[in-house]
Amino acid sequence: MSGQNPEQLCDTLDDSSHRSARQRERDALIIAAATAEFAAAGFENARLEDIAQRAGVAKGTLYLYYADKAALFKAAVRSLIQPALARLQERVMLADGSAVDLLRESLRQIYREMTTDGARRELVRLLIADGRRFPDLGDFYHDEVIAKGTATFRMILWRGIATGEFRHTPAEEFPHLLLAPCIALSNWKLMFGDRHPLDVERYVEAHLQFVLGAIAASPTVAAIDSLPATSPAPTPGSAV
Amino acid sequence: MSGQNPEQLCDTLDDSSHRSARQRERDALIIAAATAEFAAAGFENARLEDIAQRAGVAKGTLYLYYADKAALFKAAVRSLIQPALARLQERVMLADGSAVDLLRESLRQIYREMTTDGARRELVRLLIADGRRFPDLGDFYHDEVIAKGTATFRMILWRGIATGEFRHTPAEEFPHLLLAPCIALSNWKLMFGDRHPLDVERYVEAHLQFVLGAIAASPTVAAIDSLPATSPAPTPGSAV
DNA sequence: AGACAAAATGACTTGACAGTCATTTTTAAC
DNA sequence: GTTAAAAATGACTGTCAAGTCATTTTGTCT
Repeated sequence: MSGQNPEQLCDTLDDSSHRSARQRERDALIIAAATAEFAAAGFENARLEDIAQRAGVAKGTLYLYYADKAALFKAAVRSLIQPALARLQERVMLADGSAVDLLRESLRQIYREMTTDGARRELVRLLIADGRRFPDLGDFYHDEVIAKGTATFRMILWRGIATGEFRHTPAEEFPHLLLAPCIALSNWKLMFGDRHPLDVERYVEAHLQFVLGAIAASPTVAAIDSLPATSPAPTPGSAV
Repeated sequence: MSGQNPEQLCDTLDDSSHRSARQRERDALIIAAATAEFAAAGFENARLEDIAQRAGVAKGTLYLYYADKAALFKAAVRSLIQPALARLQERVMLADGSAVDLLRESLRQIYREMTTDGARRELVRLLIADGRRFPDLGDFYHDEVIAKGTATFRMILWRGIATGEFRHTPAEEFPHLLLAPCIALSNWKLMFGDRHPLDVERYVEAHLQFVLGAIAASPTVAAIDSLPATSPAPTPGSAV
């Protein structure tokens, strides 16, 4: 009860400073293998034997690098979270075009990242499925991705308000509202895979047009570069 | 490979028609206990012994009602999905007020259901976490909740367009856009629990105002009954 | 090359839990 | 009240995977 839990303080066993090149190389292999297996099977169903085999290493070797399965899981998930937002933030910082274009491109980039890397796409599943067991991973994700992403989109909004492109909306307080359709699509994919296809191209454009309609200062701004043919009365059920 | 998988065809062992009152009663107890345990621990970590104990029944008894753990899981999840949308659909069918009010109340009701029942709130977690292992559950959820919900909100939109309250927007094709902030909040709760609090009251009202701003025919419609004090330039970081 | 240390291995131990089934208890029928 | 069938029980078995550690392999220094 009193005192500290040493497992919490030290996930990796060695201080990573004094390590041979071979060791750092193997660590990378192990993390890559663990990432793949955990993403494919989740925490419970992933087998350390499989991870070891995929990394080209014996099971016992894993324990030279990580204290136990949980430590390996945390390290693997952290490695997925780490580099998530770098490019987006950079782009927004040194953007010079219109805020409308900036917002469009930022959202499109998020969709792009969502649909490319397989393991990255499974990150959210891991955080939801096993998040209660590893709350510090959720906190890390919050600080590294959510908080920074929220701040970034708020900056885009302010820029657009300054240039007269956007009006004041509740999205200033909750930029989540701009990003929610991305999250909804992510959930759709996680729940249904490809069993209930959705026209992602159209969905993305619909999202952009909808959001711009909600925040644009004048209706005309939102209309530029919208869907080639946005049927005013679509066939019912076409989106399901 | 050829032939059929009998386990898939028959989840419950008995045809539920010829059953004593005592048996139906016990079945209900078992499902309730299973629901609670699965919601609390997920499929892998839930222990049949605990479910049995919670239901006041021996472990072996479970196997008189369900073929195995997977069958019990499916039955439990289905029982959560089943009654989800009844009230919402009913209300929309016999609504007579303005479409704006109808949309507002419908969304508020979804938030209300999200925040009341504990097991129901965990449903999405189960579907995401263990969905790949039980795709038929995901399909069932899609047909019973998503498809019907989508259709219902599309009806609300059309009603509003007919009365001149709403304009044509991409939300007609993808009503998901209206609901996405609900899903985003759900994910927030699933990932962070109460570790990163969000002012849900304000969030809900922000959502309503934002969405109405996106679809209202004239700006004035959206403004009615909005937040008491929607600060145009909120303190940065106030929403995290 | 030899000798010592560090790293890696994988057969083994351990614990946990899904599923079984011989036995006991309950219900219903006469 | 007796008896037969149905329902319920929980000790037991088999399996599977996390974690250990005595042994082997690899690397380094003289």
